Amino acid sequence: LAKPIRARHHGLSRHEIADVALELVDTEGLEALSMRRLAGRLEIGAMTVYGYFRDKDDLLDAVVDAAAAKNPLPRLQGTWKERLRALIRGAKSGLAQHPSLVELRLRRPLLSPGALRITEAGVSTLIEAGFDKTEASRAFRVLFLYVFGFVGFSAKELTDEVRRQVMAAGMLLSPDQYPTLTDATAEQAETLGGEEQFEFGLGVILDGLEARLKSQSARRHGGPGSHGVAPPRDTEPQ
Amino acid sequence: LAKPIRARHHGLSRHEIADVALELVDTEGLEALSMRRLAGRLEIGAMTVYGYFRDKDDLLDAVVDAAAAKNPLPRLQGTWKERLRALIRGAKSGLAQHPSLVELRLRRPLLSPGALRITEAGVSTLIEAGFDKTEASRAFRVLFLYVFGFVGFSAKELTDEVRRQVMAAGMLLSPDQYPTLTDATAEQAETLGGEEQFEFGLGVILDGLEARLKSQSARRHGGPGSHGVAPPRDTEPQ
DNA sequence: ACCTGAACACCGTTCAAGT
DNA sequence: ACCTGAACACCGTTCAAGT
Repeated sequence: LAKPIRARHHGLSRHEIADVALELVDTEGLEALSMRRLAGRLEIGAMTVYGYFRDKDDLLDAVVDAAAAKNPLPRLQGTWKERLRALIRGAKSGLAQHPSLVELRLRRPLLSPGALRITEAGVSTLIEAGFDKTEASRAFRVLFLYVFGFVGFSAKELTDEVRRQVMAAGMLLSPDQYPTLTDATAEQAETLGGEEQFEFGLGVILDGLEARLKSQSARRHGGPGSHGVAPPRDTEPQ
Repeated sequence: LAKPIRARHHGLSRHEIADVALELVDTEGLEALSMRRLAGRLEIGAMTVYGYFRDKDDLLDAVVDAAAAKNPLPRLQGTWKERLRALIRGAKSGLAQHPSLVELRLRRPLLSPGALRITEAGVSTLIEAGFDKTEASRAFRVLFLYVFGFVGFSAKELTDEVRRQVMAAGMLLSPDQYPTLTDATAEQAETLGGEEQFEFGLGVILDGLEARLKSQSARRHGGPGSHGVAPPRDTEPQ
């Protein structure tokens, strides 16, 4: 399937080129990554890159994989919720270092082995927690989408500039038509990014999964009648 | 702030131009929306568009707002969960009609009045449910990110082609390093899109919010001791 | 006042030619 | 066999000129 790749006069490899491309994206933004500029930075002719990559998409796939491979999995311990929390936090901080990559992956599944390490860890944790293969897969996907959505659609930082922008937009709303938002404009601004917002959403999803797990095992073990059998407490065992 | 807009010889308005641009995006994809092609379709000179829009970003903002304004809010009734479910489903199907718009909004907050109607409805529903302004805002944001993440990162349809692609990627994985994924490849494929996956995630988030609401009101009304006081049952009242 | 062609500084990629 | 300049068909936007 993969067209055979030649081109070794410069001693370059796909991997090295992808690394330089990632650096270019990180320092100058996604729109700065053109085949011509990349070649310029590598000090090779613009067309030489096509000896290593079929086209730009092929290059972009390699860039995403390079970034994924660079982000090590955190050590996982504790309850399934704690392990998933650590995994997802790690994915988020890794992705946040290369936020432009979110844009790159829109509408294309992320299927390279490097990127699937975290999926393997997440899905297996969910299966150990008691989900079946289907639910564990669906559940991990929800967490995965949350990370990508959060990094892609949030402000890098919750700066005063962001807050001011939201407040200005709030001023444009009529209190008649938007009674809630005109009253909660400041609170809206706080949702556009930041650690607290990320943790809120992660907690909500994990709580939702836990609820699903409980009602599922109740259904299996005791039927709907024995449902509220006093989960001992909400704090996690350590 | 807004540079005064002139240009009326053709009887065109910003709104009309944005509508044509949206149509262009829907029929030929986001990459087909260039200032030159848009002008061509409008049968005006390429530079004339700049009489209506400061630059391409200004145009893109108007396109997003045009799409948002076109999607009417569903009628909301029932419990807060039912109302939110209907609202989020509506947002998803509206956005799914213009999936390229997700790409357009990456890294820029969505603050036009047209796009905020759904936020107003969502946040007010959450406040009525019992959340305070901060939590209601955070919670709606999680749901909003889910819709954008799902539409942006999912396959339009779960075709056999998608499934085949995932199975092929699964074949590349070593069962030693990826024991779970090699065993659950088919289940992974099913998470890449489709109604069932969307509903699964929406249900999880709503369940998580409900759990939060219960533990919050328990904390307020009875302290941590009276925590597991038998929520009557899990089915929704009608 | 309103519109627009020419021009500038870019793209991705094909193709034919260089070594 | 490997590399690459020229060329093609595009971009967004500035600027000076048209009516």
